[in-house]
Amino acid sequence: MPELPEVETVRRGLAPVMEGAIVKRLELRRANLRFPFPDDFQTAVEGKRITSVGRRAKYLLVDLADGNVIIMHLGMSGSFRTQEETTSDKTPGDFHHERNRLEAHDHVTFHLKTAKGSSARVIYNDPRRFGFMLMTPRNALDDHPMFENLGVEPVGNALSAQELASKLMGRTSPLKAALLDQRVIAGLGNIYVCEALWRAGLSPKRRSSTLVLKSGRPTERATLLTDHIKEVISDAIKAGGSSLKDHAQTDGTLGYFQHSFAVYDQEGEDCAKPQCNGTISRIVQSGRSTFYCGKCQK
DNA sequence: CCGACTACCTGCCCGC
DNA sequence: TGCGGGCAGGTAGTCG
Repeated sequence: MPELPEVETVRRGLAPVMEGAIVKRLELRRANLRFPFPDDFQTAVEGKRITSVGRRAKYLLVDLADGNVIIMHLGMSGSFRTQEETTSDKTPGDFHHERNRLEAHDHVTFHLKTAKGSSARVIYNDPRRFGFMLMTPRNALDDHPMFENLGVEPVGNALSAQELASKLMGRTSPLKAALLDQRVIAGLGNIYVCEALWRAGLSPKRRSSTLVLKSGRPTERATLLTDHIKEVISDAIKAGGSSLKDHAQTDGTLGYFQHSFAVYDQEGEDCAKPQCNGTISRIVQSGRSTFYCGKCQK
C-alpha cells in the first residue's frame, strides 16, 4: 500500500479515532517489526493522550500529550484497521462482531478510550514486517536519523521546479532513481514516480542533470515534471490511494487510484497518451521495475 | 560524495 | 496437485 497518498489516506482514517484518545493499553505481539520496538515502548505510551495524527513523507506521526511522538512506517505491507465499539456491544469495551477478530500478522493493538468516551482499537498488520515503530521527543524529530535528510513534500508549496533542479544538479543517475531517493522529494515511490514521468513525457532513463541548466535554474522539462508530480499525488489522494492486493484504508474500503494507472503494471498495454501508438514496457532500474512508454517518454 | 546492489520477510502467481 | 522461481508499494547498509 504505502506511498505518500496511501499513507495520507491511512492518516485520515486514523485521525478521527485516535485524536484526543487515551491509550489504555498497548499490545505488542512480538518484540520487533523491522527494528525492535523502543525500550519501554509500552510504558511510554500507555496512559498517554494522543494529541494529533500527522504525516511526513511516508511516515505517520502520532503525537502524545507528553511531548513524545511515535514514528510509524508501513514498509511494503503494513496496514491499520480500526474497530469501534458500537451500540450493539452490550458491555463497554466489548467487541462482539465477527469482523473484530484478530488476523494473521496483527502485531500491534492500540486499545483506546476515544475523545467521545467510547472504546476503540487500532490494529497494525504487517505480513512482511518491513514496517516499524519508533519514538522520539517531538522537538528532536528533525534531527532523527530517519528525518534529517528527508527532502521536500510533493504536496503544498515546498516543492518547486527550482528546488527540484537544485537536487538534480550534478546527478548522473537516471531520473527514475533520483525521484525514488527520499532526499530529493520525500514520499514518492515506485508507482507514482512511473506515473509522473509518463505524464511529463520524460524517460525514466534520462540523466537527472539534464533537467538543470548550467546556471542551476530548472529547464522547462523540470517545471513540467514538478507540476505532474504534484498533480499525480493530489489525484491519488483524492482517490483514497491505490489498493493493489491489500486494503488501503483503515475502515477496509479500497482506494481506487489503481484504475487510473497509465503505466504501472501495464506492460504490453497500449500507451494511453492521445496520438501515441506506443506500448508500455517494463525494465529494471536499480533492482526495481520501471514501467514506461518508449515512444512518448523522451 | 555517488550509485548499484543486497538484505530484510511473507505471500502470491506462474510455469513445469 | 506440488514445488521452485520470480516478483511485490519500503529503507538501510555495504561495497566499489
